[in-house]
Formats: sequence, structure tokens, C-alpha cells
Amino acid sequence: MELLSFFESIYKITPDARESLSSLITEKEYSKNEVIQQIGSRCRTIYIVKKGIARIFYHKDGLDITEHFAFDNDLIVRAESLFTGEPTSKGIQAIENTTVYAIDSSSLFSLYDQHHDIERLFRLLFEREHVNSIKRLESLQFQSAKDRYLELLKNTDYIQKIPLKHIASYLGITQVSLSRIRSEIR
Amino acid sequence: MELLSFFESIYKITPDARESLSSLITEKEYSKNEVIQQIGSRCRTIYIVKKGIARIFYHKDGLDITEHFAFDNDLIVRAESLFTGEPTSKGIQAIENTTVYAIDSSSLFSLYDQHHDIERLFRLLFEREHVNSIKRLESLQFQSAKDRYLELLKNTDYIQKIPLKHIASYLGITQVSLSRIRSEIR
DNA sequence: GTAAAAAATTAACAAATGTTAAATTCGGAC
DNA sequence: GTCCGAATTTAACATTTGTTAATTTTTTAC
Repeated sequence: MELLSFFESIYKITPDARESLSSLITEKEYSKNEVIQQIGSRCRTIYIVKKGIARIFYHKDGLDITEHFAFDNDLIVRAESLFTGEPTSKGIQAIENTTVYAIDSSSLFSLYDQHHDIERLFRLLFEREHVNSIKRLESLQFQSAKDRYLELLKNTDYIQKIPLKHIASYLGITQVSLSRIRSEIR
Repeated sequence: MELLSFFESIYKITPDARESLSSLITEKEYSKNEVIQQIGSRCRTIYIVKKGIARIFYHKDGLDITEHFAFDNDLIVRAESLFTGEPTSKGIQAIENTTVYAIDSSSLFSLYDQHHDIERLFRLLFEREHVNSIKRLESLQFQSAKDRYLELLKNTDYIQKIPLKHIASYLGITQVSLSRIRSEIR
């Protein structure tokens, strides 16, 4: 499975562990705009995007806000719930027709006790997510909206497939502001 | 040691592991404004604040920006370097006279192989940091500066000991804006 | 205690972003 | 292809935040 090769590129686990892990992985398809996990639920599944685009979103003052985008091989979890067990006000939605690998989190966490190397693999995977959060913090803290948009364009080819309203809220600005920025750039 | 009780409240490790871990922990004192780790260095030490206040900071366009504050029992690491091995443009500074526990990261990581439970303990500790980063992302993405300031006031008693210039940059605004906000509140 | 330096506030104006509403463009259903 | 609804852009004005510089307050060094 492609996913296992991706995992191997992060940290190599024993064949035994590999087999246990592999039995937890299922594949799911979602169509464009389909909600994968509802707002208000607990995060009990770790998703990895196989193909397509997904986002984490929530509502604030009646507005739909995108907190995160995930593309090929990206993890998509609501960490504030996965790591605490608490429900989260965030949901997950497919932006396009999207195929994901899904891993039940409590089954995975049980494996940690038997397979030290699986725990390590996922520790390393989540550390990468942690670093991503910090980088994004930096950009939200002290870059202009225009700079954040330009950086987003640089880093991702998939961007043109994402509705601008989602990009705007991801950048922390209104859609009108984003339009203005786009017209300045052209 | 107080630190070991704190660790135990997160995850209980075996007496053997406890002893190994304990031998890595040293205590260091820094005086007000002293730089603990220079900008541009690699993060090779995990600090936990015993007493006092420390901050993570960096320079952007000649300005000094505070990315993070740490108080009692808070971890303070430059995760983007610790987890990648790369140098970071961020430094660590004591805001007050501060005592920290210090753990050499490569020694700690070596212990992970022998002591699964130490790896777990630190995984859990860093997961908490990860969740904190996400919460902060949320507030930077879609709260006004005033709301962010009010929330900061709510959450921390130590705030009044921190120079306002640091608080302003932490909130992502200028010191002048923060003064304005403060005068509106009174 | 006093002087100098640093920190914080205030003021005036500039720039960026938000808000509302209308106009235009685009995409999907038929 | 046409129509309808959604997405995007544009415009006009309001609000927030930034910039510069002067002033006041607080802290530090002696």
C-alpha cells in the first residue's frame, strides 16, 4: 500500500508491527463538499489524504472558517480533540472528491503498548504537524494578508482548486479583502 | 524533585526509567533579560520553567517579536528546531530572574530506545504543546486584537510582570495599538 | 534621592482590512 | 445552449491597526 511506503519514509517499523498497523487502515471515499467529521464530534479517527483535498473548519459568529487544508499524504486530525479526548467545535470536509486512509485512533493507541515502533512512527508524524502549526503561527502573527496569500500560492499547486472563500478565512481575512489583494497582484 | 512529580502527573514511568531520566535533569538560573539560547542556534535542550518567566523571540524587519511565553511548569523549546535538527531563527530569553530545569535533548532521545515509557511521557508533554499552538492559531486567525488581549489577561496572572512591548508583539500588534486598546478598556 | 534611560502613552495622520450591497462571472442542471 | 444559483469582484464607506513623533511615566544606575 502506498501509505505504508509513506510511513516507511518517516520511520521504519518491524514487519510484525507493519502487519498490525496495516490491518487498522481502511480506505474511504468522499464526494465533493461531503462532511467527513461533524462539528462537535470527538476526533477518533486519524485520516491521511490519499487523493483530493480536505479541510478542517468551524463556525465563528455565523461564519464558516477554514483552519487547515490537507493534500496528498497529509494527516488530517483535530488534534485538540484527539490528544485530549474532548469534543471539538471543528469538523472535517472534503473540498473535492477525496479518498482518505482512515485509522481508528483507539485501536492505534492500543497498538502503542505492544509496538514501541508504531508509537514512535506516529510521534514523528505528529511532530511534523506540530512544526507546521508553529510555522503557520509565525505567518499569522507578523505577516500582512498579502504576504500570507503569496506564500500560500508559492507552496501549493492545489490552491486553484479551492474556493476563494475558504482561502480567505484560512488567511484570516474576508473574501472581499482577498479579492482586493488578488486584483493588486495582477 | 518537583519536576518529577509534575511529570508523574502526566504519565507514570517505572522507577528505573525515573532514575535514568532524573540523572539528565539539571537546574539553571538566569537573571532578568539574560539570553538562554541565542537566535540562530539549534535547539538541543529542553527547558521547563521552575520559577520565573521566559519567552521565545525572533527578529523580523528589525523588530523584536515574542512568539511564546512560558511560566511555571511550562516547557520551553524551539520545536521547529528540536524536531528537525535544523537551526532556528528564534532565541530564548529570561524575562525575569528565572530558574529552569534543563534536559539535554540528544541524551533524552537516547533514553527513548531503552525506556518506552520515557518516550511516551515526552510524547504526551509535547502533545500538550501542540494543542496549545493550535489554540493560539485559532485566536490569531479570527479574533480581534482586543479580544486576544482580554483573553490573555484572563488566562495568566503573571502577565503584569511582562513588558507591554513583548505582549504587543505576542498579540501580533504594535505597542501603540496595545496602548490604545488598554485605554479603551479602562 | 537624582539623573538618565527605558517603557508606555497620546496624538495626528496613513494604510490595511472590514462591512454592506450591487454587479459580474462562473459552473452545473436540465 | 440556457437558466439559475453560487462564487467572485467591485465600489463606497467605516473601523481597525500601523507609523511617526512628542510627551509622560517608570525603572535603573549612580
